[in-house]
Amino acid sequence: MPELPEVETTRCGIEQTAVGYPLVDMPVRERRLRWPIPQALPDCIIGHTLSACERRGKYLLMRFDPVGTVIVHLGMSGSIRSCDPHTMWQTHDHLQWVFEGGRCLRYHDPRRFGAVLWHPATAGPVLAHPRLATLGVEPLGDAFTVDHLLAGVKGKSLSIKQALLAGHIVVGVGNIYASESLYRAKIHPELAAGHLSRAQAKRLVPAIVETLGDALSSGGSTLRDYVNATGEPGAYFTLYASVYDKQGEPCKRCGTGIKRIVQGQRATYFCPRCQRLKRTKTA
DNA sequence: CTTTAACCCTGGAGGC
DNA sequence: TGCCTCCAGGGTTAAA
Repeated sequence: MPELPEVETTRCGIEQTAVGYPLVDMPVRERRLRWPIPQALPDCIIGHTLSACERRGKYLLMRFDPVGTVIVHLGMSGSIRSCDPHTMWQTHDHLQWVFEGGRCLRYHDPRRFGAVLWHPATAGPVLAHPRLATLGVEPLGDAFTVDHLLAGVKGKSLSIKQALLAGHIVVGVGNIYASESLYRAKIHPELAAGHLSRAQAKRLVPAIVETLGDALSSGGSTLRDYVNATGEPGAYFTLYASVYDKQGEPCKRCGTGIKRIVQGQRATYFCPRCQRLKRTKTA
């Protein structure tokens, strides 16, 4: 399940592997992803140079100036790896981009929740694409402030955990990091988002920044060559998880058993003692 | 508008 | 060993 660190690491790998090289071929073996890969996509970009690879939330933006941008999402099981273009196709390898000089990126996605979309330059700025236009601010950017968070949750009755997960306020906080960030900020996941106090927001913003930043730096070292790696991606989150998937295990701070609940059909983990819904009198 | 729930798909885990 | 069921998960969309 690629979270922000894996997506960012993938972006770096694509940048190092293929930016500046013309695309010479793009075989597609399986078009049925989250949405079908457009039939015409290869013809739109073959012969053009990958000019940049950017990221917006968990979306990768492969710029083929001046014709347009390929929008890639890794879903929850997708990965992009560098390989020799003649390497045997493996199960769930769905397409590859072959660049001049034998450089090649292959898209692999067992569950096919990912997407490979095409946004022609004639359709306007890629950030105006329907998938991108409603995204919240970048968590590691200047726009993610306490005031922005408070404005985003104002009047909302859904839980703070679900508000974070929705991605309309801030992007990149997946199911794992939502639990981890709230634990770090000592906020109960079921708190109504609109009831978030300024004091809580002042803890939550840095908690999110630190949680993602830590994961990014550790992911950066663990997955430095993610795109070139041969091993399976993944397990490094759990290395650093304090509560996620830790039901029944003692809280690192107070020893209380970590609790698991379900919110919006998603698992949430928290410490029932450190993360109180209401302030209780301590005798 | 806001909120909820179903859905897409497969690998892995657990039961028998 | 193998078969069956169940579940997780991000993000979109339909429905309430």
